[in-house]
Amino acid sequence: MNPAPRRAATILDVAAAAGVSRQTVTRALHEMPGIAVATRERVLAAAAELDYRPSRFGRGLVKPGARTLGLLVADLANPYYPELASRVLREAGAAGWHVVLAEPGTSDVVETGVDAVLSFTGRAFVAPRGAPNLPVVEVGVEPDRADCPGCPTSRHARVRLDLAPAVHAAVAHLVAAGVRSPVLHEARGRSTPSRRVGLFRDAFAAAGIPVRVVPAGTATPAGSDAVVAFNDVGAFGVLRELRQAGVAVPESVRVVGVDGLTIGRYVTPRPSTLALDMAEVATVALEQVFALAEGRASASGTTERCPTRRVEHRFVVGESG
Amino acid sequence: MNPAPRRAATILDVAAAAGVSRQTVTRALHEMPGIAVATRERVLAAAAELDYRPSRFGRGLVKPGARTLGLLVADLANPYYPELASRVLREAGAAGWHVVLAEPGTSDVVETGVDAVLSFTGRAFVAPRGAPNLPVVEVGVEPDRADCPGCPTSRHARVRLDLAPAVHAAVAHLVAAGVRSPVLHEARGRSTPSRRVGLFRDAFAAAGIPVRVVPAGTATPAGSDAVVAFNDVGAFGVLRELRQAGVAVPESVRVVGVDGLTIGRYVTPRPSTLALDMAEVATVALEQVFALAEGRASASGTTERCPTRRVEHRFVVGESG
DNA sequence: CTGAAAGCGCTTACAG
DNA sequence: CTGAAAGCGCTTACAG
Repeated sequence: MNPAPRRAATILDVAAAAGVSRQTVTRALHEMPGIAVATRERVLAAAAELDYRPSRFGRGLVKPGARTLGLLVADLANPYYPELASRVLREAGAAGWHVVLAEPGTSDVVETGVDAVLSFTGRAFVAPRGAPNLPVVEVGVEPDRADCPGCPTSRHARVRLDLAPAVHAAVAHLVAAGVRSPVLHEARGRSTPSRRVGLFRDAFAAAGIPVRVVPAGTATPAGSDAVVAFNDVGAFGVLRELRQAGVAVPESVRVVGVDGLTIGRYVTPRPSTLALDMAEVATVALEQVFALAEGRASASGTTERCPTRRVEHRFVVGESG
Repeated sequence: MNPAPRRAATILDVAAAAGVSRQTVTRALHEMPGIAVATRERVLAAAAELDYRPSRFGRGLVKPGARTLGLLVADLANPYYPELASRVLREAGAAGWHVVLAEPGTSDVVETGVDAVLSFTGRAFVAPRGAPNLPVVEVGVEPDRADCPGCPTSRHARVRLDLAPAVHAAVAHLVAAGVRSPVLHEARGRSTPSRRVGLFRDAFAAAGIPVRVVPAGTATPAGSDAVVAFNDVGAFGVLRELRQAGVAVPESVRVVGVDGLTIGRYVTPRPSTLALDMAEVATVALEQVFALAEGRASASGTTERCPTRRVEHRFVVGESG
């Protein structure tokens, strides 16, 4: 019936249609006092008729609203990211922030406007044009970089996930259990060795034990007595492969993952893992975000360049290791 | 050093600090042509000094930007929702929409401004004050309600997830396999029977087989020969319980879940399930969203009230059933 | 290469 | 109970 309108109705259109002024429309819409019932109904009817929807921009310009956080995660298909996102959502929501979630491909998100970015992608965040001084917090396992490319152009902080203590605990455990021929999984398609593989190799080397490094997904070589998967989902896959091959875990081969996924409790045997306290990560990361957004350089109140906080993984023995 | 500013710097503050006009600031920020290099540098320096961050509201008012979808999910801890959210994110992103993700507690999200809501929460969405005509699409397994409370106050559509065909296939399979004493799990804390339990009960009744209904989490009663869990995560838990009790699956007890979670491939034995094609759900739901947001009542172009589209579950036999 | 003006859609005091 | 005015922060033509 109605021809498609050339542009969306504004408050002025509603006012005209109802024969009132714009602020009377505001009153009707927000159920404010001091408006005749008949007037309100007329305005509401006009709004419905015109399919009027308030512009969040017009409103936002004039009313202080929630801040918006852009949360960038590498891959929602890996339960690691939803577990983290869930914590971030709750904590950010409690602090009055909205969360726009995106995977890297869609990360023009920030261009169109968020008040801060929390990046969980494993790759360096590149501050977009047109968003100078955008607060950015990056979370990752890489060591602190002396040169921080993000720092010159934006307010920047880090959360470093420190695998080292858990790696040492895990290797000590495996060696004590008799492991002498471990296999390490490297992320597929990586050219340079990842930090986690380096840490494991060094820890085994310190015990006089050489390691084999293979891409994740590779069948476990004969003669191996332990597999350190790249992450928990990788460990789940290794366990399935070994089960199908009829290899006893942990008797013949021990398996260790990384992440500490909640869903791991349903996998048999329950994998040993380098677990991360997701709630702690969320808390620490958001403290950095809030501090940066408020104009403080870091949660500690100091104005150091690229403040970095650490969260440690913790080795948890399951049934597989 | 810098005292905390009483209010955030605006483009006018930057202009004043750099000794230029506001549109010169815009030029510098957006790297537009027709500005002296020296001027640009001066402006950029002033912006950095004042920690200037453009207002997304000011900008949004004047430039057409991405639309924002509010995606409401019941519980990110259940992998079902991340799997769905992941699809929605990608498809919405490809269509130029941002996605604000929230769990129900935080759902004042919509108040502050989204252009549409996609609700996956299992409970009826209540349109907020101050957001008349907000397009809302609800996805759920409940049957169509003749009275749709959302419809009078907002543009509204549905996606109904239809369990019936898969339930019939599953029950036929179980009965053929010899099941005569099945247990159905009901969601905990529910007062009224859920649709899925009703469907299973009726299908078993049609085969002359009575069922027991117990709350999810209840230990499997002795004498049972099948458990229909409330969802896949529930089925994972049942499998773990049975394994610990030394019950053979599927020989002694068969187990069926609902959802078709990807992560199920790592659970032993891999559970039979009423699987949902998440990509299809996302596609169909977003078609409804886009249609409503554009002012059409439904994707089909008709202006029917509360248009509803269906997506069917599909029974997938795993190792547990 | 730079600036004065207009306008995006809304809400908040302030009058009447 | 209702309206005229001002202003939120930005960008886009248009002058010069």
